[in-house]
This record gives sequence, structure tokens and C-alpha cells, in this order.
Amino acid sequence: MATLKEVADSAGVPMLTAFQALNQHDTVDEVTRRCVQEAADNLNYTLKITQIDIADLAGVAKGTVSYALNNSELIKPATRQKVLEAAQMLGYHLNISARNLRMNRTGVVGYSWHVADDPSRMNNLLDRFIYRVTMAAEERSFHLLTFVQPQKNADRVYESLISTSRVDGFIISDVTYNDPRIARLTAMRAPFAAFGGMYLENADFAYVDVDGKKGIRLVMDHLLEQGHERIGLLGWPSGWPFGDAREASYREAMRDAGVRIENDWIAYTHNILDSAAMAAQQIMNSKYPPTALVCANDLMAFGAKSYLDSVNLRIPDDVALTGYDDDPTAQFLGITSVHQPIDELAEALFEILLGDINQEPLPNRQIIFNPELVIRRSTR
Amino acid sequence: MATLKEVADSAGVPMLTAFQALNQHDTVDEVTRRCVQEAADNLNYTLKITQIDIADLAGVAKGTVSYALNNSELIKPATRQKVLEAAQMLGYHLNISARNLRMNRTGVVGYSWHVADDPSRMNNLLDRFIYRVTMAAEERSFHLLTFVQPQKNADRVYESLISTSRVDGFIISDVTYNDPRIARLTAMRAPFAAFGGMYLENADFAYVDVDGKKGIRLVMDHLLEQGHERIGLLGWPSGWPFGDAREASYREAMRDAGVRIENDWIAYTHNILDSAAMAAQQIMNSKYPPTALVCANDLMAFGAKSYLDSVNLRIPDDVALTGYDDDPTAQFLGITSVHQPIDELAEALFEILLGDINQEPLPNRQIIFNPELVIRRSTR
DNA sequence: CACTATTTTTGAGACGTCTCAAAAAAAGAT
DNA sequence: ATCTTTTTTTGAGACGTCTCAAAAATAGTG
Repeated sequence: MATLKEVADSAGVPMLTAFQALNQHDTVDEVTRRCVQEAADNLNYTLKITQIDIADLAGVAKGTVSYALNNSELIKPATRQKVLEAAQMLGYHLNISARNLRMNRTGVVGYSWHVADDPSRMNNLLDRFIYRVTMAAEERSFHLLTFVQPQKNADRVYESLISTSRVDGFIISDVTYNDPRIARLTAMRAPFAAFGGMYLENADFAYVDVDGKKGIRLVMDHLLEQGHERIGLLGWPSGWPFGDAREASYREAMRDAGVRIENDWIAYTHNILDSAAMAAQQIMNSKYPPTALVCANDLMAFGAKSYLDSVNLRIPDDVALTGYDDDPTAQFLGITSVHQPIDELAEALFEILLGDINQEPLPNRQIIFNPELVIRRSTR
Repeated sequence: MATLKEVADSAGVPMLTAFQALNQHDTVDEVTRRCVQEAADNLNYTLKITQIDIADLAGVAKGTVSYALNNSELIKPATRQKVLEAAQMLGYHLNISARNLRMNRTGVVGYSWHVADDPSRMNNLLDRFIYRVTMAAEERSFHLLTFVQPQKNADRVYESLISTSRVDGFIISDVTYNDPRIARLTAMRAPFAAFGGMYLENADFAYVDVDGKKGIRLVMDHLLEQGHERIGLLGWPSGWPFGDAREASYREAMRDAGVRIENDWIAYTHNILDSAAMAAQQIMNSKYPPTALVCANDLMAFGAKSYLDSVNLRIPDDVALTGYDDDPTAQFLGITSVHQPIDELAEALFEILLGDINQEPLPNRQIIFNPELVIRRSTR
């Protein structure tokens, strides 16, 4: 296709005039407008400003324009200025696809926010997480592509996204044992960084994590200090490293305190309020009902609280209650919880990923953050 | 750069052998591997399978490959088969960037999921919405780019994304009066489709919506039928079309029922649990406290319920309570709510957007869905 | 079999950018 | 003023795809 300059020449007007004419700008009179339009039609031209047009207008070579726009040190300041002005006048916008093709990168990172048909999709923590990751990405001129992963063969979706050059890398959360996504991405040498991984054996990939064992230990010490001994646990079904770590930490703390755990002090549930309430009921129906209930996250604590309220068990007088994640619900309900430094964590995670994408891996590709106990009226 | 065939020829081996050699496949012996590697190094070749390689292997022209891969009717089935087999053997993956450049589209749609520094970010409805939109997009080979929009000048972010060809169009939610994003996108002729808009005057753009007035009317009629007259409203501060519509509908219903609304039966709050609880308190402290409380969404209803529980007002005996959105919290707490057909709505919205993107606009670009009352124990 | 009509394949070229090696301009040294 | 060094600009070419007009192959017809 023709360039703007060719159109302008053919119509016998300056480039800028041609530009304005095609933009229907009213600084150009009707006659000229029609004339330019005709020239454009003849050359089968549709207005689309490229670096070539800028070069033509500024009177430099197209290579110069590219360098100038990218703030290359090579270019003399005066020239750069000239180019930038021309770009400004023509309202230039870089074409990302062209850059992507040329540079073989996309400036996009993938994150699977949703799992298909997963009913337990209430997760304020991950919501905050993804928000901060997006911010971190955008500050570095990256964007986030969110996609849905199927329950089965999720790794294929990841493979397809990376091998079609749709994304440069991935953020991963909810890592499982022997996670097929990690196996696949590692095999493909595709950049990725995970939220979670410290309690996986031989975790040989980039991750950030918050020490979940430590978090539960904070909770347990707090409760034990207050004299609680019969402490129950509401956890997730095993299979998730972070969940298993929390349970392990609970058990360790009980052992260290010399308290034997009754079987029915522990119940498992998914992130569903109803199930959590039922699980709480189950625990409280123990022959030796606990005086404190530790929940694996705030959603469960909410569910548990509802149950306790419904049977008029007072919190904390009859039963102390704790959650995990410090989400808005726990804040509102006054439930003691554990705060995770999501903001810093997301930032760090993206930095690590970016290093891998740019083939300049950061020295420290595995960072562990400390959780913080937030004591509220549910335990005092 | 060289092609795989050139490398193979230079090394004096068949293409497939060269391919496997470069892949370190162990069907190829050490010597051949090194030989091929050397040839590749000489030609400065790095393995990257393109349509040209497929063409070389299948013995057809590169144009044929493109047609065959895109299931063009032009190509003879036998040829297509040959091409597909070759593609399979070489593990070919389309390069999206190249296609995007050539076709001047991206297969990506933008959606601003988060607003920067917005504290009131708990929205199960939009979470579900975005999940379904993503699904709809992916079923049509599109992807979703999520970005953060600033509180001010959000329209610039939209402009930049579309004019750099980062996305083909947008999904928009939380439309305001005289929304600058809509003005900007309309002026740019950028494709977009909104969730919400039926209660905007002269809404001259593509949207889907659920009739909010009708939804509140369902709630009101339900309450009035049960004999309630003193009905309070927990709403959002005015400025949001959907919020204003809900309030208007409340007022209409009261007027139609011949009930005068006391000033302090209405309170406003953002999507923050604490504020909602306080607003509920305010209303209940009225000289003529309502016997029913209508909330603009389920989050507020949750906040209100907490307050009511805390002062031992029984639901529904002392105060009936309703929410809106039918989210998991309302389901769990047994709060009467209004269900919006998010799943169908998201699907329809994406279809409309796709039509606009493909320059084949659907005949009906504004679709209104009906809400549905879900009665729970908070009102019976 | 020769000729036409139809189907199928071909190969070039364009999309807009970045980057390399080479050329030109400017600055510095003698 | 001439030559050398350094800075700056140039212009071609490649990235991988799709698509057009033209060529080749095949089928159909008398």
C-alpha cells in the first residue's frame, strides 16, 4: 500500500495537509479534502500512521524514527526532538503486533484466574493478588492476559498460549504436588513464576510464598498462650501444599504443647460457606468440643461463625475463632486472622518473572515472606 | 535467517532428521546430531517451525500451507491432509504475532477488572460476569486482557490499548452518566459493549443489561404483599445509573402502595461491609423504624444482617431483609435476593461485541434481561 | 483428442517494526 | 588543510502470516 507522503504528493499538497484532509479536519477546505481523498482512493490508501510517515514528515530515515522513539542513545537530541514532534503532529501510535513479530515477544503475561466449573470461587486473597500483579506488570509496560483453565489437562492450555507466542510467560497460583503445568512449562523452558511452592520438595522453579506453617504457628501460640488446649482445625481436603502445611503446623504446635488431638477436632471442607458451617458443627459435636477453632482461611471462619452464632455459642467466650488471609470479611466480623503481604509479594513475583523472560534471571528466584497475626475480638 | 530445509540440505540429511537432531531427539545418533548442529550454527539458524518448513516438508507452496491450516475450501482434502501431517510431525504452532500483524487484529478483548486504589472491591457478581465473558471469548478463539484503570482519565488507557492494536475491542462495566470512556471509544469508532446502560438516556451503544427497576419491583411487591409498609432502603450514593434506577423503583413502588417514605428510611453506602452495617443502624434508629430493609446488593445485606443480629433484631420476624445479585453470601445467609442471568448475559454481550469487531454488527445490539426473585428465609 | 471451464496450487508481496552493517557527517588531531 | 576517530544517520532486510492474481492441474465437453 501507498504511504501518506505518496498520497500527498499525488494530490499536490503538503503531508500535513493530506493528513488533516483524510482526518476530515475542518482546517482544510472542502475542495482540497475531496482532492486528497481521491488521491488516496486511487492509491488504495487508508490512513494509518506508521514510522515511515513520521520519517517522511521529519525528513529522516525510518530507522532513525525507530531509534528516536525508543530513546536510543545513538540519536542526536535535536533529531529526536524533530521526530517526536512529527509523531505528535500525526498522532502516531506504535503498532504492537509489528513490534511483537519483530522482537519475538509480546509484553503479555498469562494468568489463569478461573478454573472452569469450579464452584468454590470466592477468593478475596487471590483477587487482591491479581490486582497487584496487574499493577506491577503495567508499571513495567506489560499486560495481563487472564484465561480459564480446564480441570483436566490444564497444561495444554498453557502450552498453547506460550507456543503460539500469545504470552511471554505465566503467573501461576494454586500449585499442586507434581503440578503438570510446572512440569510442562519447565520442559518447554517457558518463563513462569508461582505464588506458592516453599512446601514442595525439590521446588526447582521461581516462586514467592508466605510461610504458611509460620502463620498457623502464630495463631496456635496465640491461642495456647490464652490457655486453650482443646483446639479444632477446619482445613482443606489434603492435596494442596499450602493446606497440608497449615495442618502440619497445627499438629506440630499441639504436639509441642503436649496436647493430644482428638480425631473429630479436625474437619475438612472446600471453600464453600455451607460446607464450612457444617464442618464446624461436626467439630463442635465432638465428645470433647474444642474451645477454639482454627480455620484455614477467612471464608471458613465466616462459615464457622455463622454456625456458632446459630447455636448461640459466644465468640470468644465459648469458642475462640481464627481465620487466615485477613480479608474484608474477617475484618468486618472481627475475626482474628493472618495477614499475608500480598502487595510486596506480587511485586516481587513479577520482578522475578520479568528477569526470567528477559533471560536475565534474578539471583534470588525464590522468596519467602513472613505472615503477620492480626488479633481481633474473636480471640480476646 | 535460514530455513530448516536449508540446514538439512547443508548437513546432507532429510528434513525430519535435521528436525529431530536439533530437538536432541535420541532417535538420531550423536554424530548426525553434531553435524546438523554445526550446519545450523553456520547458517545462524535457531529452530523455529514456520509454515515455510511445513511447506518444504509436505512439498507444497507456503501459501498452500496457510490455506490448509485455516481449513480453506480451496484446498483439496488430500493436500490438506498432507499439510496437517507435516505440521504434526514438526510440532508446528502458529505465530499469533505474525497473524495479528498481517490481519490487523489481535483476537484480544480488554476488560478493566480493577480500578486503581478502589477499596470497595468485593464483587462476586462481576467476578462471575468476567468468568463467563472469558469463557465466551475463548470459545470464539478470543482472549481477555485485564487491565487496571485509574480513577481519573481512564479513557486514555482505553485509547492507548486500542490505538496500539493491543486489543480489538472492550467489555465495559460500571457505566456512569456521560461516561468519558464511552465518549472516547465512540469517537474513535472502537468496538465495545457494555454491561449496563438501559437507564441511560440516549444510550447509543451496544449493551446488555438486567432490568434493575423490575428487580427491585419484584422485591417490593413481595414485601408489600406480606403486609410490610415501613420499608427502608440501603442504596449507593447517587451517580451510578443502576443504583439510581433501583432507588427510583423503590420510590415508585412505595408511591404506588400509597406509603409515604420517611427521610431516614433511606441511607447510602459504598460496597463496604462496615459502612453498610452503620447505614443499617442509622435506618433502624428512625423514629418509625422500618419492618423491612431492602438492600441494593447482597454485600450490603450482609452488612445489615450483621448489625441486626448484633442488636438482636430477628430476621424476618422483627425486620425482613433483602439483597440483590444472589451471590454466595446471600445464599448462605438465607437472604432473599434477586438473581441476574449473568451466564446468558455474558454470552450475549460477547456476541454483540464480536459482531462489532468483525464489522458485521448484530441486528439487536441492546439486550435487556429479566431479573428473578429468589425468596429465602429472610422474608418469610 | 482438442478445447474450454473449473478446481487447485503457486509465489510474490505486504503488514509495521527493529537492528545490522555500511555510509555520511561531525569532531578531533596533526 | 588533511587525515583519523567518533558520532550519527541510513537503508535494507527479516520477523511469520495471509491473500491476491496468475499459473498449473484437473475435469468436462463435443
